[in-house]
Amino acid sequence: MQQLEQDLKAALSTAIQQAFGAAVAAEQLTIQPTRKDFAGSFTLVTFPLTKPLGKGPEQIGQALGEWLTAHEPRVKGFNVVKGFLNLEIADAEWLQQLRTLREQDVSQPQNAGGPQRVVVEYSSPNTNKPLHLGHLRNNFLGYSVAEILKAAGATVTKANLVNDRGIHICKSMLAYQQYGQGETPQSSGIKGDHLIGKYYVLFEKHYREQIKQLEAEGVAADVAKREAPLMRHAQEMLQQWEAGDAEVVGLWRQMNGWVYEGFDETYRTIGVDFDQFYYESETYLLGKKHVEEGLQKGVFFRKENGSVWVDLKEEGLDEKLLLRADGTSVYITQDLGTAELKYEQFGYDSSIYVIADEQNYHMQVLKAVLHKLDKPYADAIHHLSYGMVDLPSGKMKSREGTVVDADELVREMMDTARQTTQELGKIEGLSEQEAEQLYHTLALGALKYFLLKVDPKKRMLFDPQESINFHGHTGPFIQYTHARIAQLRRKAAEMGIAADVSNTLTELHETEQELVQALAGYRAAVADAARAYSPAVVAQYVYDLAKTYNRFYSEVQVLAEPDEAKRSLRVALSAQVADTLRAGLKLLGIAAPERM
RNA sequence: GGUCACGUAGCUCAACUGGAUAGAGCACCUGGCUACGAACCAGGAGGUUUGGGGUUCGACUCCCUACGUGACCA
Repeated sequence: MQQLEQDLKAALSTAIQQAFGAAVAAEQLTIQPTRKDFAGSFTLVTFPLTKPLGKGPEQIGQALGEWLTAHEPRVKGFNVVKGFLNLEIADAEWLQQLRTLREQDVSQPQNAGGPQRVVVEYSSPNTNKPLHLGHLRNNFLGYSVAEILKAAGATVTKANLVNDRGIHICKSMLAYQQYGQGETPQSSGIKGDHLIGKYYVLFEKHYREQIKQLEAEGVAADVAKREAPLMRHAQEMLQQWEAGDAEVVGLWRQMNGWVYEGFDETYRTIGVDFDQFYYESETYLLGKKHVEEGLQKGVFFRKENGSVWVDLKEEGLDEKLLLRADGTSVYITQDLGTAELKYEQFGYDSSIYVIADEQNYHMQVLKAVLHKLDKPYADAIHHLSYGMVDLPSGKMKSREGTVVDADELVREMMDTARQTTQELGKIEGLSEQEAEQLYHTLALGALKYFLLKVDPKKRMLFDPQESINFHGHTGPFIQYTHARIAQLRRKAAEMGIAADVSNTLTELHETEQELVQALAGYRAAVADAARAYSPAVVAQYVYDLAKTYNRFYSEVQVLAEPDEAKRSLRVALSAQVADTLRAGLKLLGIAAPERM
């Protein structure tokens, strides 16, 4: 269809030349899909032409419409409403479009002209607690964006930078030492990441008690926070870890190992994967050489106490600390290091960081510093910033226990899927295992769609009530449409009806024409989504396609259509829709069931 | 205090990057299964796009300003 649009623009450009003797390049023209309430498929906006042509918008539309219908056989008619020229496309052209679509494989990547080598870093969890709802948005976004970029022709590496070191791990470790009594995931039956999370919570609990007590003794709040015995122990432990203390490192290995087992299970369940893992324990010392480099180049400076800073006031930012007075690095230091490490490994022309919007400033600084250092990959850095997920009760607060656990949420969604499916009773013949697989497919379809349909950069609300709804603008609605067509295809095969777009066909039903146009828009939707790094674009597309199909389905008969050519056309259309839905859903990480 | 986002139907979200009468879903009301899957379809009601200015033939979109929400920087 992109071709058709191109051709129309070119034809319009010629028409302008012939009818008005003026030169307007095809790229200058604004062409858009026609709104539903008007006849036609494409619309040229003629307002911008009034100045160069010196004529009124209607007059221009009329003249161009007449020229096109006379000279361009694919345009069968037109109408002019104010400054809009609506073009009606001949059914023969739509049929041809459908034939072309059927020759291609929708699941194959296209070349959308975007970045070629991409690293998408996402998930990047802390190893002190299990994943929650906020992480799910991150994981689904990262996975989906990576898949979308692949479909747009890029070679993509999915990376996960695990935050496995630091004070937060030490907190869990310390609490485990003190209260754990040698408990393990095996002995307790608790999933590894949840077990560690339990001790993190335990630490926080006792830590708060100590603060309270100190404050009661008249110690100032900030001092109490710093001087509470548990906190001091945790700090000590961190130093021991950095010094390579065998016992501390041993415990750290053991506990992180448990967490990874837990994470692996969750990743498997939610269907995300990674090509490359980085561990902060291995990268946290990287980046110091960049500090040296910056000092030499004179873009960084040293303060009296020996700390190193960069001045970003010209960039509209502030001064930023890069290396502490004692020579230890801060977050940004290691980020400089990992950016380079990734570049050396993958030579990316785009490096995407899926990180919540609370780090907007940090990412701006990172990019600015890389610019200061004149790094060739500075412009390739892209922060895919996404908004927080709120609950009806407000923000998720671990302290208030309102955090929605990822594993638990998936279980609840599966229960809902099971119940809904059983009530409808349409899956007789499936084995128990197949049925469970289906519930999983539906549960994740609902969850992923719910989180991905919203523009990433916007803060969003997760309403549990709404998320378990399988009607309307939801994942299961789209999955249902696919399953419905799958059933239709099975029956068509049984009845010996082939999918075919016969040469004898000349006319299309209105809903058939709309469907072809919708189908033809798939590649453009993927390209748009890739450009905007937004799965929401694909989510909207598959929804619209499913909706258009369901309208078609209720308006015309497929298998019961008496005319053989039409029957085969409708089977072909249906098959094309199913394949396109499947391909689109796949980009969202959602599976398309054969029945449900 | 400074910087940056966001504000669209009762609620949750769209709006092709400046184009037509701002669209969907949920909830509410009405109609459609002896038609291939009703997890569906059709229709109704619901809007001063937070308020106020400006730019433009044209503004949800761009600029200014006020208010609200959120995040970050010390």
